[in-house]
Amino acid sequence: MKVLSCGRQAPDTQTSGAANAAQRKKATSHWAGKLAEHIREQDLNHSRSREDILQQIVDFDRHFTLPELLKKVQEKFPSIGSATVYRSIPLFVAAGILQESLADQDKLSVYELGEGAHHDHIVCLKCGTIFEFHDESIEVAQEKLISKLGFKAVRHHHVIYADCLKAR
Amino acid sequence: MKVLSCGRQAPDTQTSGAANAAQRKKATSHWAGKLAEHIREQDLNHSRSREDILQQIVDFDRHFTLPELLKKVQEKFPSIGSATVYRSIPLFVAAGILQESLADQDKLSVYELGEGAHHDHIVCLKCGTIFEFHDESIEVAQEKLISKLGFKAVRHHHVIYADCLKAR
DNA sequence: ATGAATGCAAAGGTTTTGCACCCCC
DNA sequence: GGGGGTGCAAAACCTTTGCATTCAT
Repeated sequence: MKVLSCGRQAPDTQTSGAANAAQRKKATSHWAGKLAEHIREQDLNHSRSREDILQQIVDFDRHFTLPELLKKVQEKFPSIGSATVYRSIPLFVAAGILQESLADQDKLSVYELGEGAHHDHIVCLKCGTIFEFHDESIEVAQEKLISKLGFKAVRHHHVIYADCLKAR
Repeated sequence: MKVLSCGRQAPDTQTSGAANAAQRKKATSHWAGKLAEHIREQDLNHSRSREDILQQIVDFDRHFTLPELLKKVQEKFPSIGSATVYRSIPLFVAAGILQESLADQDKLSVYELGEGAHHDHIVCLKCGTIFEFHDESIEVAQEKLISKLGFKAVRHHHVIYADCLKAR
């Protein structure tokens, strides 16, 4: 187990602490390289906007939402339209530069009737059925981890996307 | 471990299979009671709309999104406005009738730069910091569970909301 | 030149808000 | 009568789409 990183301080904390400017420049060129590679492989066209957007992404400490990115991009490059930003995301994901993180697939909250009894979910990718489960060994492993790291767990969401047997 | 339930068939499957009508009526009165209790405790006012909305919620097989609920409510009770439906949700949550399920707290997707290496997240409820972790024993327990249930896991999201030590 | 990429504006969908009216206590 | 609750409409957001134009190769 290891903690890989942490982020999302006050939005402006990391705006440009010249300290790690070099490091960020290096990161930028690494991801820019990945982008170029993907563009070459897929016979797409190089574009300046996508480089600019990528640069702003690197500027985040890993995690960001699309509205956050849109705002940041348009502050730096007012000429870039929102459509371009949104259209660049699936490209970056395909290029292995970005991964979706944290949230549900579709961005809509799903609610359920319930007493507060804890359980987690398995969502079948074939038929959309939602199964619920409660697994003590996972709960225990999680509690052990969290207390080792000095946290006090309050609640969690654990969703496993899977293919089920009766898959069509 | 046990599977508690499964749902979300084709949207109309469960419209009213007279079979379990009695059971549903019982469920309705149970939740209506919880609502009445909460309203009494909080010195709020009783209202018909909220009962009607709750009835439609009971009619779902546990899981639903807000747009799904809105649609269902307005089909049955065209006079109920969307504002009322949306405003009823936090009330039902406070009353212990509903719990948010599956999705992230705020409904916005969060993206991150990354190579695709798998990790999960701990979100500090005090300071908003996002920590990443990868815990093999949780992964193993999860894989064991999922294959026992006859699924093939494709990916998962596991987010733990917790209070961290440097909490203010 | 050809197809990809873009900006703009408009549309779509979800959720929130302002406000006058209504209802419960 | 007073404050909570409601419906309606408008606004606020976030995201997608259509289209004419620009850009890369």
